[in-house]
Amino acid sequence: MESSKLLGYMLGQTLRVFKNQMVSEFKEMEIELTIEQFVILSLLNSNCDLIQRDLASQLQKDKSIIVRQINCLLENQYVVRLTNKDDKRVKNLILTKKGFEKLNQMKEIASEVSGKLLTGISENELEIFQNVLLKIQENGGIEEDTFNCGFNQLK
Amino acid sequence: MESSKLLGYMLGQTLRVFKNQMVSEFKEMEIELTIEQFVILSLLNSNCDLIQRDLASQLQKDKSIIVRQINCLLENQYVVRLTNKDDKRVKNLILTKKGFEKLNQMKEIASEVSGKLLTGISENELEIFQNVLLKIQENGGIEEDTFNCGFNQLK
DNA sequence: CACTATTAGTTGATTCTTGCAACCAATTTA
DNA sequence: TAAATTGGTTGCAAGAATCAACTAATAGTG
Repeated sequence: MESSKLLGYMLGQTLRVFKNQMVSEFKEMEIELTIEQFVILSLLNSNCDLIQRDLASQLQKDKSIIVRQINCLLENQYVVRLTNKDDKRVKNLILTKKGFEKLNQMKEIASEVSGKLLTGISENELEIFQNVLLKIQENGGIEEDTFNCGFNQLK
Repeated sequence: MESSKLLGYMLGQTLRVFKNQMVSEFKEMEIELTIEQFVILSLLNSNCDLIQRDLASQLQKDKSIIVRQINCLLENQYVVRLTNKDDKRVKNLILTKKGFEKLNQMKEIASEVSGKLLTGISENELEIFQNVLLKIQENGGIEEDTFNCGFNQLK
């Protein structure tokens, strides 16, 4: 029970560790994308039906932020934005070859960092860890569907 | 193994859930402090020897950010900043009565939110979950001492 | 069909946060 | 005593986030 008071702090510290490692790896490999942009590319790659609205709701950010992030990815030719034929309001987002390659490079780094940070943790512990994270998100009211969507995409 | 790729994303999403809940609770209770400021007050309360340098290293932020956070807490009289007698470079940070009361109020909220988010998770699972978080931080190079310090303080 | 509401996306203004470098004053080290 | 280090502070610029207003397209309603 006492540990419950620490939840946010523990999560925050741990995420910070992960992010810091990723940022320094990105810097070393001269990758000029941010972690958030990496996440966006990951999501787009695993589900090309995702539109900006979906990204906003999954990442729980304002839609204007997503627009600007995509603009940035666009300028650097990692992604293409096309108006949907059936509904001219929506824009489809497609990774370019360059974007795909960069994504794979970043995934590689993420995998290494995760591997490093998870050394000494058993499969079983990892499984429980992951389930607790999922459970917290469920309890927090993130709809199963939306979340599982993101979850599967990143595998 | 496949799950390792998700680590950062999972942590990020989960932390977001927690933060959102806290922010909306804070808003509801008309608490005008941020989560970060709450954490700083917690740390200061449990170890009054902590100075700005320590806060910066524990929270892994630039010292300038800490100065400004403290300035803000100062303006609202949650904290007092005093020059240390033995070493005039050092500033000691002491919670005011107002700060202490506000801290308790926020701790109450944090406890409720954590409790809500952790429902349906067994003691055993929680223990493993916590250990994995600690392990990740260790693997990430956060020194045991520094970290345990923060950990214990928040109990 | 026409009117209204809703939706996806975009833009602008504004604020908040962050990171970096320069800097001061006090203290250590050599 | 001179040089280096340390804790703290400030200024500035870049990035991220918020909010409101707005367009264009579509959906819903009578």
